[in-house]
Amino acid sequence: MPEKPTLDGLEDRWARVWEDEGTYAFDRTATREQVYSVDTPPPTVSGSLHVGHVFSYTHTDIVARFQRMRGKHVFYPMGWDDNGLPTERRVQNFYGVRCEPSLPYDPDFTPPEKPGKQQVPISRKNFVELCETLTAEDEKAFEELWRRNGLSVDWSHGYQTIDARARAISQRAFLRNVERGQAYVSMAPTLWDVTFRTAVAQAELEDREHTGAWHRVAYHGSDADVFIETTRPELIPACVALIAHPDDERYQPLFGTTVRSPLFDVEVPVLAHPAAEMDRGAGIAMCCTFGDLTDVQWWRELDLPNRTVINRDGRLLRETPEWITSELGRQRYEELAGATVHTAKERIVALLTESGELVGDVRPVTRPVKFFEKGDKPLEIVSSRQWYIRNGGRDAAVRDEMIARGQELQWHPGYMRHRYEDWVRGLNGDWLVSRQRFFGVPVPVWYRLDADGEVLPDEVLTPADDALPVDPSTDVPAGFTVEQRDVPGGFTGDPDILDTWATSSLTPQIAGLWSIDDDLFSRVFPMDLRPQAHDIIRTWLFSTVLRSHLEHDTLPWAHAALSGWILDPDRKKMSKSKGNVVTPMGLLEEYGSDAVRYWAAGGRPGVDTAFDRGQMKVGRRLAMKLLNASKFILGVGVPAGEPDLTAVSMPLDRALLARLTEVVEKATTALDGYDYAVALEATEQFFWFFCDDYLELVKSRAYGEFDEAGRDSARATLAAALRVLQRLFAPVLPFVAEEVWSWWQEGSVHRAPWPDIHELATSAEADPQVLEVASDVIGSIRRAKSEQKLSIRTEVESLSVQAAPAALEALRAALADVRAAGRVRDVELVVSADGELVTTVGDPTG
RNA sequence: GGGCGCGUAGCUCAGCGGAAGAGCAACGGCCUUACAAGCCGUCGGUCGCAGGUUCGAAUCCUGCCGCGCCCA
Repeated sequence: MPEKPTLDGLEDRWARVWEDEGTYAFDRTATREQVYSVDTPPPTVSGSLHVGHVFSYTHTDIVARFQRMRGKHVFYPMGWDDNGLPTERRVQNFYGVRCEPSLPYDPDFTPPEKPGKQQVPISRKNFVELCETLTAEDEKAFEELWRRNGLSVDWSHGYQTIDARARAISQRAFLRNVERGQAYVSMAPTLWDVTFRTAVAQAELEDREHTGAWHRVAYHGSDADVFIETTRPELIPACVALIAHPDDERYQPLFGTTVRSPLFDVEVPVLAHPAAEMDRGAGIAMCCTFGDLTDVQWWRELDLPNRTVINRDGRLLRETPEWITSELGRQRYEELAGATVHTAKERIVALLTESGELVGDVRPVTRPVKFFEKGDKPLEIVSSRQWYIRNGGRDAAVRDEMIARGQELQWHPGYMRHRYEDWVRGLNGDWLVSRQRFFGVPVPVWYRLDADGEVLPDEVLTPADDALPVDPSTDVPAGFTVEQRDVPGGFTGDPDILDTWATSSLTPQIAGLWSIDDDLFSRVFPMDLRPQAHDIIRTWLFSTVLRSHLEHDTLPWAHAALSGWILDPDRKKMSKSKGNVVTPMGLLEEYGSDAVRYWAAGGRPGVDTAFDRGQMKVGRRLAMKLLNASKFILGVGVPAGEPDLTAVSMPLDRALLARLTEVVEKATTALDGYDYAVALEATEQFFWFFCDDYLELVKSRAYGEFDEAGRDSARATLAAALRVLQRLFAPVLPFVAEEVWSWWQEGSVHRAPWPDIHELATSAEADPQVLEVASDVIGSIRRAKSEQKLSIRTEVESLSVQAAPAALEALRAALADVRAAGRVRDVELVVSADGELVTTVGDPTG
């Protein structure tokens, strides 16, 4: 035990010991019943860790440490999410390269020293290698931070969402979905981001207010003009029908007739459909392929032709469409060909004005428009071939199964289930899993080519299971040769990759090495806990439940613990752009890891929490107090080994242990229910009381100033209480708890058994009142001294206590301790009629 | 527009049917043989507003107001 205990350096010292001794190593011989397994969220490595990460990962670690102390074999791996757009963009900028999947792999490629102005095109395999190089460096820094933060992770069970095993598992699960008909390929209108040039899934959408303008435009009927209002006049060449509500009397006479479009003079039908809103615009809408999702619905349900004019690059088709037949119409289209949506709109408005078919003023309007969450241009809808996984969006039976899974799952806090159910109920299509990007897990299929070299989308070639992972852009399907790639009669690789969530949704399988090490998998799956943030319930949580449901017909885990966010002092979600970035490492260094963990532990499950340095200071104080209190108690001289509770003979000591037993019970129940905050609060509150009142009361007796029995009773109580307290604090304050435990106990506190409510049982029944009254009276004495501005050491001439007989009886049992602690000479105990405890302190100076 | 959560002391938050709580801050003290990075004490609240249920409401119900998140 050091002379002057300090918190400095504890992190490095103990992190090293834990690593050397394998304190958190998972015992893979343990059976599933003995295991507690955690589906750790793999942090995205292409950024930097944020205070919010420290916050939520600490919550998980507290639970993991608690379960370990309860005797579970904790499977607590760490993964890295290095698969997806953020990494791709970072690599492009960092090395000045871009992925060109048609290029062959160059094994000798080295990236330019400095990124040049022109990005160097490289093969997908080379690109992926660069991603791996760059993310490996980030991962090292992340691991160092997590170790310093005290996460009790078994680092030998790490994974990357882009590593070969993860790719194999992701492709295998996908191919098995394909085999069972749970995944399918389909040519369909797809939400498309023109900036990223990729399809976007429902889960990646967000509505944003977007400014547009109503344009009143004339279509020409046989008798009269029909006026529609549109915010997207540039889609007039893509118009396939005008549509009004069946009950709309204004348009009923027109149903079944045709009109001719302005500028292009294309004939389109006027149709009825209930999705048309009578009170919106003119009440009659033009249906284009495709302006929005309602257009898609009309196109499907009314069996309309596809006249798409917008390309995947967000520009209008360069060739004039065949359905525009009039000479003037074709001339006008040529003025728009190849223009961006924005430019096309300007030109078409000019043309409409010129032709007189634009009526009245253009009226500005702000309305919600769909965006890719990472994009900054409104999404277009294009037709393309994509892969989907059935998720209940088009199948009521699957949807009901998914809702049932949500009800089976135990949510912490419980109300988070609503988010899940809302999402499942609101699904309106299957899960689009193919993405037109480069860095990710390739869609593991090829297609046959016909004699003209056209893709035969129904002739899907899949790899053998033992060939996984594959990259169809470089690997060749069985029965074909390299020379047959992209030639008529040969094959072509699917150029796409899988949605990042299609891999992340398999983290339990990846961490547990499903299909690679099935022995391990059977010991950890289904897992116990998925900890995660509440904003990705619709993506990560839902998709993981879905994949597990489809592959294993089970929930992936029994519990989901949702953590809140960290808010800055303005009650806004903390973000880098706000200029209040705090680096986690800086915090850990400034306050100490235990102190930061203490702050994190104060954030209730699911509750957004303010970033609060004050709480970190309090945490540091608590850690310091634990050092000092431990040093003091051990310095007084406590018996070695297991505390001998038969020596606990004094009523005050028994009452103390009884109260601590209640704390153990409360903390245990709370942690069993994932409420680390309540557990910490109960422990902490007791601990301060223990230090400030109990320690002060028994100090003299423990020193041996009275008799031997009293001394031994105090020492045994102190030892027993300290041993319990150090363990109660261990999950939240792992470093300081390990330090003080090491002063007098064998082994790691983190491998010690969690305190049991029976271990503090004494031979005789405890009277809690003894502790309460003694504490009250010593408080009164201190108050009297403080009010008279006297030293706490000042002797008190006389003390008079009025109370009910039972309270006086209780006080009598601890009177020697009270007198010693308060330095009281004479005491008078008076039975009071009303039972109220009144303490009168005689003039201490007298 | 729908769903969920939250409005309690200057601040951060507990409490969720039986006398309004903690920590921080503020203020006043105390060198006390573990800790002055400590300790003791004091001050501080119409529990968002309005109704209702109840012997009793911060707590349950209804309606408003405000904030946040999720989804349209």
